[in-house]
Amino acid sequence: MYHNKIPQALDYGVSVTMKVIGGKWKPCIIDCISNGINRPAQIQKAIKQASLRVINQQLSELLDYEIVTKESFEGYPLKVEYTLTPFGNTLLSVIDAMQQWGDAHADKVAEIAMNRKENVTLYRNKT
Amino acid sequence: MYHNKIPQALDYGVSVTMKVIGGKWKPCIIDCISNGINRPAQIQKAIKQASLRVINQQLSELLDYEIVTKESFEGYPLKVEYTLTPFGNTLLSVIDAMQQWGDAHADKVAEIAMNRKENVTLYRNKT
DNA sequence: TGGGATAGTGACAATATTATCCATATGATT
DNA sequence: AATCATATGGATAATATTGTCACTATCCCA
Repeated sequence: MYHNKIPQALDYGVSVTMKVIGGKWKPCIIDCISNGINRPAQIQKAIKQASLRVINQQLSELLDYEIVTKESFEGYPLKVEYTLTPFGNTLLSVIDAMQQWGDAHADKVAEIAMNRKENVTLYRNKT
Repeated sequence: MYHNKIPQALDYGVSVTMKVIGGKWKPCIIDCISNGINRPAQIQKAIKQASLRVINQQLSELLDYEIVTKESFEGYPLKVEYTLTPFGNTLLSVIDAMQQWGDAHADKVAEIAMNRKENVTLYRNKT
């Protein structure tokens, strides 16, 4: 596992939250699991842009931080289910606030990003 | 300016929000400005861990995304003030939600981070 | 026998972000 | 004349994060 060289300060609430959900796919994964998409392969189908490897990496961190629990079922075919813990559930309102703001302002942000000639793909083409 | 090679998808609300406030110091800077700490040098004093250079970089992005406005005053000594736009103000509730969650769970997150032997500095030492 | 589905991981490459160093400019202060 | 404060930005180094490839393992299906 990679170890930071520069210490991360957890002296500010936002930093603490970012420590937990700051990964590129973590909010998305939490979102999936809260909606009953709880097997790695299913999650990967829901987030096609992320590879299974990356999803596993992020899941294992969410597991460490006790945001999700993992249940492995015996036998084949292999079956594993991730579920939100009560602690993980407390994150939903935060993610929801972020989700709502982003949805509400996606057009504007996308337009600015385009003007900056950033390499973004839009959720839809403006007409 | 750096240009992404891999396109960033803005097809998910959280991604849009992260695009705007995802920088390491941006929420903190927005926090400062909303509390009347609105000159670069002042902000730097409030966030000693970040250099003035970095703060300026993040400010210029916040400016591009119309989260803040910038007012330059004539004459010397130089004086510049950044202020939240109405658009920027709409972010405060999001940042506040993140702040509250982080504050509420800082102890637990810090403990887990320590168990993982991550390189973190705690907001206080547990007794 | 040759895939394909399932889940998982080590090693490393690629990319992205942040930090550092140095430079400009101007006037006041020591 | 040197230093400091103010604000800003180029160039590059350092760091951190994410993605890719290859591999293990087991069973089912064609």
